[in-house]
Amino acid sequence: MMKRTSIKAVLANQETDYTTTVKGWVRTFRNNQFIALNDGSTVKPLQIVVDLNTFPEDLLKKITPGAAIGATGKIVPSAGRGQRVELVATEVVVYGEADPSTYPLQPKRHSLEFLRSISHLRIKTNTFGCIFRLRHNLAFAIHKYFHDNGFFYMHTPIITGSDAEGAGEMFRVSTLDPKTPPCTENGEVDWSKDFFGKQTNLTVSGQLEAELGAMGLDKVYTFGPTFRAENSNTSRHLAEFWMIEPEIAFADIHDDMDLAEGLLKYVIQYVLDHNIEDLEFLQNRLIQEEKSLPQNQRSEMALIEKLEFILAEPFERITYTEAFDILRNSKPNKKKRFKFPINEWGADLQSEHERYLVEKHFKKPVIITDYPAQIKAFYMYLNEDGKTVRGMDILFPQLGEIVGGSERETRMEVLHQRMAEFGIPPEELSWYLDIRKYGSCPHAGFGLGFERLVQFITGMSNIRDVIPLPRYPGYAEF
RNA sequence: GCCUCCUUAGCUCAGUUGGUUAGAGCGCCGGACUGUUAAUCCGUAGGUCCAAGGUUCAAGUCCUUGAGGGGGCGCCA
Repeated sequence: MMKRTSIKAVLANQETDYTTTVKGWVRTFRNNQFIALNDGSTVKPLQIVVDLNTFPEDLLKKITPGAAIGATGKIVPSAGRGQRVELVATEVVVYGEADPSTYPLQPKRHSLEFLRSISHLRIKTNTFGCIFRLRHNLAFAIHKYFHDNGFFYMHTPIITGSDAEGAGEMFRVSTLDPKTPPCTENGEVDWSKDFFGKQTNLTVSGQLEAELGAMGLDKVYTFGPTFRAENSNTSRHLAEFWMIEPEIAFADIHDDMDLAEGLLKYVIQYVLDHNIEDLEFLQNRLIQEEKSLPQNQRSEMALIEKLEFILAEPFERITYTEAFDILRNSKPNKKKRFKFPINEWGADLQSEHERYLVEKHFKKPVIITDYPAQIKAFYMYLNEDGKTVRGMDILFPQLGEIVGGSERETRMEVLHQRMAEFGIPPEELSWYLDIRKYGSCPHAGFGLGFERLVQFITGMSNIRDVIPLPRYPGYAEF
């Protein structure tokens, strides 16, 4: 058989009247004559024309939605209207049939909830093809941005012996027999007999390890899976998700914000340049979906317009105290529309407050800095006022927090005091404290939730639809 | 973990104040047609109304409990 060409390449080629082979999966077979073939390389299908008189009937019967086929023939200008070129088949091979009486994907709109129940098959649909092509290109763009800016990709451990990362509940990793674990004299499980000779967990963050990297390589980033055993049941949380955590030496919180804003804008521009067809498909999908909603609940901007809007202006940068004042004097607060009224400085901002700032007040991404120390992690640099820390959160419309970062605390005595306040014994993190002891310098970093980024860019409302096989409380199928 | 809504055919959904034999579109199956764009047209089949219990002469419809799902909240990325 001839060398295979991707459908993306065939559609991009301006030439016609050449013979080639394509292979992919049948989307529809109309009129016993026109196959819409998709091979995953692009959302656009290639139309394969078969002459029903030259192909045997039992072969044509096997060409059903979902079947894997190959077709060889001449690429010609299409005689129909819906496409520029089409392939007139001289040879068709059926690699894998898809029994139409049981194949669950019909050529019609399915609900995302139904597709989630068949996650092993949903990747075959247009919508999920677009999402996962975008997901790939976003991951690639992130690596490219860091690489081009002198960062080194650092692989931090997935199994960690530290239980003081302070970012959430952890999954235990153990090879002990759960029925008869070895016990100590006082009847507790003897973890020293476990595989690693101690209790171990799946990582909740690579940040502390990335800080080590930055103290030698200057600029590093992690990009790996992260696990949190929180019982979080929302459209923005997964038990297994991917996180990007850069760490930069000789940098303060302003450098950190510049880096985060630069990265986000770069990757958005990247997919606008490389995935416009996928974005157009998803944009159209959203428009169709919103047609059933009342006017006031529809998006103000279409998907691509929204992405371009993010690029257009600098993100708004305000302190927690400024945000607090805006919220306290806001209409919804005065009219008691907030479920959690704003009246006391120091309380954490709720989702409704973040959404007000981003969607109503500033109408663009907002970076909030200098949070009250008691609501943020121990490793954030304590300001001179003794009350606030140099943490920063980037808030996006619809999603809320997409980035959380900070300038790190470098003063040994302050760090010890903060760890004591959080109840973290210094011996747990002696290696972390060592980097303050030997050649310490100002440094900063942040964590970017990859799926939240994919969610924002694809416009998908549930995070479970932007990772191929999601894991969340009560669910680890496939 | 909390609040709230939902669960009827393979899928998406109707189903009136509780009242004969539970419907539609799409899909499937059979047929017709053959330059179609989720093709079109004709016809057939397809149901433990999520589960268990209760109220009632009578329950898809009302009540209780449970399971699964959606949305919101909290924790966060």
